Amino acid sequence: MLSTSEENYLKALYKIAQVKGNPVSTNDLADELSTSAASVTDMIKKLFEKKLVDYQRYQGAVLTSEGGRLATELVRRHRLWECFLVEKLGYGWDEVHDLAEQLEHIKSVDLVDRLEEYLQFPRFDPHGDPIPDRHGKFTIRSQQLLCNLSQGDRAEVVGVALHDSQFLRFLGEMHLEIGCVLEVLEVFEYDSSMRIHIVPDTKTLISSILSKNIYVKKYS
Amino acid sequence: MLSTSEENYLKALYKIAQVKGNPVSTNDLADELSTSAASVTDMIKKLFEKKLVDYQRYQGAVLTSEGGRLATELVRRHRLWECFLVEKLGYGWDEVHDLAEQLEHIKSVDLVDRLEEYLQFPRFDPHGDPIPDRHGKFTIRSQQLLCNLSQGDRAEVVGVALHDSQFLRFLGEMHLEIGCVLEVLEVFEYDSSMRIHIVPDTKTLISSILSKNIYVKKYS
DNA sequence: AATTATATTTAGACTAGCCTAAATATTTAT
DNA sequence: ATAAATATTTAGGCTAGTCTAAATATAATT
Ligand SMILES: [Mn+2]
Ligand SMILES: [Mn+2]
Ligand SMILES: [Mn+2]
Ligand SMILES: [Mn+2]
Repeated sequence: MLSTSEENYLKALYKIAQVKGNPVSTNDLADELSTSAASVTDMIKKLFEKKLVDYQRYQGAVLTSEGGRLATELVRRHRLWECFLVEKLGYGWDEVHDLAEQLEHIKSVDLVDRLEEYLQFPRFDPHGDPIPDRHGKFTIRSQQLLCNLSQGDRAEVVGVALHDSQFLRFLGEMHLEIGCVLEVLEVFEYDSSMRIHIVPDTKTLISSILSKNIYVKKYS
Repeated sequence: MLSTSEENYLKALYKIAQVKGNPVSTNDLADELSTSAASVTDMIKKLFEKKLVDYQRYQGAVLTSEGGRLATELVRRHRLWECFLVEKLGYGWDEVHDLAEQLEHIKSVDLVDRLEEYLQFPRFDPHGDPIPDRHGKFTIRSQQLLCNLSQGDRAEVVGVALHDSQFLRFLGEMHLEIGCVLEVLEVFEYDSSMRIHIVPDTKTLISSILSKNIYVKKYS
């Protein structure tokens, strides 16, 4: 049985590998987990003993297939709990991360499977991230960053690249939420800002900080 | 902020005090928490430092009013999570204790209040135990043990005195569940067993081990 | 009242998970 | 190729929570 701390390391390894590739460096892990590099080295050695990562001194760590399976299970739990908190308890999408961070560590063989059924097998969480199924498989969706659209393109908002609550709250204020349909009215090359039409009735200017962190699915 | 372990000690203190009264002895706590008396002494000293228990060497421990408030809050969380697991996720009443034992420690100012609202403010948990409200108040119900009824008495099952899963599963098999209406057909003085009629269509003999651990509300 | 039994506390040790500071390996720049 | 900068590991230490064994206090028995 894994401790909460071990589980958090697996999840961090998984997340960093997705963004920066393998092997994952000690310092990147220390940053992600807000801990010291020395602590990371200790824990990586422990995960190596348990055969959840491959590791050689000074060469970084890579999840083994068992480590990857466990990390995916954690992601599944995290995202299903987020769905529950938003769908059933009425939390905002900017409020659920820290709670899910705790709930994902509840030990049970079937709790999350029952939760998934109760939620009617959602495939994406409140931030538009895909939810792995019981076997670790998740739906892949064609998507691109809003900043890569051109004038005249129409698209639907399907996800976000940042998850901090300030960013999410700001998107909420702008009425930019998952499922929104929008059209690019104009792109200003100078600062990469965009004028967009959020269907049906909002027209607004958004900075590139926003457009670089919103995933959309372009209508063909 | 309290650790999971500190919270479990507060809950144990509360539970033992209800059954055996104050002060609560070191050994009773060690039994309840399946730990050593030495560990209990250490923790009691820590709770004393935090002003959550009154304590004098060799004289046992008593929850302070703040300690009692926190213990009641824990009981509230435990029972509301049990309701959720049974009502929403379809668990049996014999399966939810250990999960609630973990879920009760999730840290959040309003999670359990939202859960309570979502469950429509249940006043009793799946075992018939009362759920404290946000202010720590809970509904008191007139109840007595089934073994104290006499021939001809009619009553409704409202709770159980034991919570281990074997006992609960056995009650389930006997079709004795919260809300059942029953009538005492005959009492056998020799071994205190009873013949009862479980409305509408079951007539059965139950041992005193059962009748001593089932709470009923007698119809007047 | 003295003795014995039981309950409780203290002493000392262990693990997990974290830390800082120092040592060492690797990478980058000159 | 050497030196400087950066990354990583090691060494040693801290706290929370647990343990066993030994010491001490309280309660029960004779
Ligand atoms: Mn977590
Ligand atoms: Mn999410
Ligand atoms: Mn607990
Ligand atoms: Mn209960």
